[in-house]
Amino acid sequence: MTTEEKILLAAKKSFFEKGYDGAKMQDIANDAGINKAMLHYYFRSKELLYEKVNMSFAKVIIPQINSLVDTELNIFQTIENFVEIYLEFLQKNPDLPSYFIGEMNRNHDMFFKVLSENATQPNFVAFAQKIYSAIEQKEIRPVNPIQLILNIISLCIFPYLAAPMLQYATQSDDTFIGEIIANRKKEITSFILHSLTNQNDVLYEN
Amino acid sequence: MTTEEKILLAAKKSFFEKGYDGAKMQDIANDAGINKAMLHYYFRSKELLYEKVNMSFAKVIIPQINSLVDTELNIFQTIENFVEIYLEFLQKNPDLPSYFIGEMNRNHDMFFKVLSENATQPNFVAFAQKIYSAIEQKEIRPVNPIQLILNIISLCIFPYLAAPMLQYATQSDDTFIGEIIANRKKEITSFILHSLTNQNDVLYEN
DNA sequence: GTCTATAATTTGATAGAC
DNA sequence: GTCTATCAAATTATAGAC
Repeated sequence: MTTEEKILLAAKKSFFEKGYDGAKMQDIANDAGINKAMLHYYFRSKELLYEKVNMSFAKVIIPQINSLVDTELNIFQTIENFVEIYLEFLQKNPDLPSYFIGEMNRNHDMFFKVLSENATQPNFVAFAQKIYSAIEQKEIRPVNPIQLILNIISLCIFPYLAAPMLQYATQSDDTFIGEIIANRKKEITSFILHSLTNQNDVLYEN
Repeated sequence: MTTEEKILLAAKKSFFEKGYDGAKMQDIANDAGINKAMLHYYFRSKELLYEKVNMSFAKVIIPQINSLVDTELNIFQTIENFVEIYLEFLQKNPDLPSYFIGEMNRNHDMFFKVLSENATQPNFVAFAQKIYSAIEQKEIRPVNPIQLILNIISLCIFPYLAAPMLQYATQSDDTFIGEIIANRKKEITSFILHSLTNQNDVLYEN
């Protein structure tokens, strides 16, 4: 592994754990097993190092998300596929959501600068259109496509954000939380499809 | 307004915007319209000030959440009530979720120390039991109560966490995002109740 | 209680030898 | 490329006058 790779790996670890403000160059250097001066030799400043780290996954994630809506599948298979791939990705990167949300809300400008320069826009148009036509053909009940997509993503991501609170609230150990997350794929898919295929009016009050 | 109150207000603003690491004592002092030395006179250190700020809402929030499950209502009214009050609270405190999630994942120890010392545990037992009995009486389809509660909370909170990303992804202005959030109560309630009252088997694959 | 001035420490960044 | 030594700025915290 080259020095540059060692730095990027250590930097990602620090930024993910502590955020931009909390991460310290000295810690990154120690963790990479090299000297602090080397960080500046390779990346010039903390800010540029931060941008490089964010670039490294911005380029990977957005295209992955955009490719999730395979046009050959019907609406039900599309949703199941989306949830499955999304959750698989999250299980491999469980600390990504809280980093993403945290940095997006705190270091707004720096974060979106990298995103707009290095990644294609997330594109949900194909997904929304598939939802539209499924409604037209009465395969699912009428819903606002954007709200539905938001629902699906909420259900997938939120447990990873709330894991520490979930553990605190249920006063349980890691295994219990792990179990909840492991059952999440089935739960979410079932939850969504039950909702979409119920054409009845279910609002009990206004 | 006393000096102490002015400090707490300014501190909350800074911590909410920047997090513990990003917030600076000088900014807090400026924002409160007083001198930096006063912060230490009243709260001794940044860490203690941080704890006081967190205490001030930890004492308020958790009891509110615990009181949401009114025992007189049936399962459908309970859920609608829960979503309504929860969303009303979030609309009044739209920056609370990202602060909460960010600090919980970054300054884990400091954060939960305050929570355990100053707030009662969030208690979802009453809610879970109401879900159980609704299943027994076949008012709703069989679900895991914890998963359902997690679903409900996910749907309520996540849009507030993802608002900047939502704006970026849809390339829209504030009004559009505001509209989505405004329609959220109806959407979430409808989404959940449609799912729960659909007793059919809807899983299309395994 | 409130302020100015200053100490003490942390931290990002650079200079220069090897 | 890599290191040690050091600088300059930022930041938390305190001392002491009023």
